[in-house]
Amino acid sequence: MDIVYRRGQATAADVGNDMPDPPSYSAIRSLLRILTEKGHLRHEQQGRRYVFRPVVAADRARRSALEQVVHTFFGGSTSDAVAALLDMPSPQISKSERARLAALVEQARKEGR
Amino acid sequence: MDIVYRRGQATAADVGNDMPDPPSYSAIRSLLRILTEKGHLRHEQQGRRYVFRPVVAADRARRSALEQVVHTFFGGSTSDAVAALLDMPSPQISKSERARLAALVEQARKEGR
DNA sequence: CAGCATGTGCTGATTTTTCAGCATTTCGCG
DNA sequence: CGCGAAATGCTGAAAAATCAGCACATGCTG
Repeated sequence: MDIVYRRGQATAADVGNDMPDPPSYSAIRSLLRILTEKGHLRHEQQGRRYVFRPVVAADRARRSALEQVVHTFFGGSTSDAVAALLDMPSPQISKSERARLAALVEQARKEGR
Repeated sequence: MDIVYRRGQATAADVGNDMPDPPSYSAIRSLLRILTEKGHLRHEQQGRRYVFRPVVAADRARRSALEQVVHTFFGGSTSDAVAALLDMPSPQISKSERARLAALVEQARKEGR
C-alpha cells in the first residue's frame, strides 16, 4: 500500500523490489488483489501486465494521513505536529524551503484575521 | 491501537466507548491481547482490571508516525509536509500558536547556518 | 447474605490474510 | 519456429485475526 503511494504506481514486481524482505511473487500478487477487492487500489492492464494505482488521489490520501496522525498523536493540534516535524532529527530544510515555510506561517497569520 | 495512544491508557471498556461501531467486548479484549502479544501494548493490573498502555513511548511513536507519513506521502520532504499541515481545512491555529510556529521557523533558520 | 454489575479466563467457530506452487499465456529474440 | 522470460489465473494449505459466548471471580449494595 505505502509502496504504491510512494511510487505513484507499481507492478507486483515493483512492490517486491521495494520490500526489504519480500515474500514470494504470488504472495505480493495476492496482497495486491485483496487491496484491489477492498477498493484501495485499482489496476489497469498495460501491455501484458497490471499496473496498480491508488484509488484515492494522492493529495486526499496525504491529507487524511496527516489528519489521522495529528488526531492520534497530537490531540488534534496542528501546530504541535508542525513543531514535531521541525524538531525531527534530519529536517533537511534548505534555505529556500525555510523561506517558504516562513511565508506560509505569515500567510496563516494574515488569514487568521 | 490509536485509541490507546489517544488516551494514553485505556481499559477494554474504554476502547469500546471510543469506537464508532464497537464489536463485542470479547472481541476488543482479544484485540488487546493480541496487541500485547505482539509487543505493542502492555497491561498492568489495576485493582481488578487491566489497564493497557503503549509500550513505545508517545514521543517516539509520534516521531515514527510522522517519519512514516513524510516518507510515504511527501517523498521525504519535511517542508512539504509542513506546508500540507498549514494548508489543512481546519488548522485551528491560534494566535499564540502562530507566534510559536514563526519562532520555530526562525529557529530552524538560525540553526541551519 | 443475596443479587447484580464488572471484569477476566478460556474455548471455539468463522473469516481473512498470507503465502506458495503450478499451469497457461504472451512477448521478444535468435 | 522454438525457447526462455515475464506475467497472470487458479488452487489450496497454513496461519492469523475477528468475534461471540459462557463460566467464574470479585466487588458493591440493599
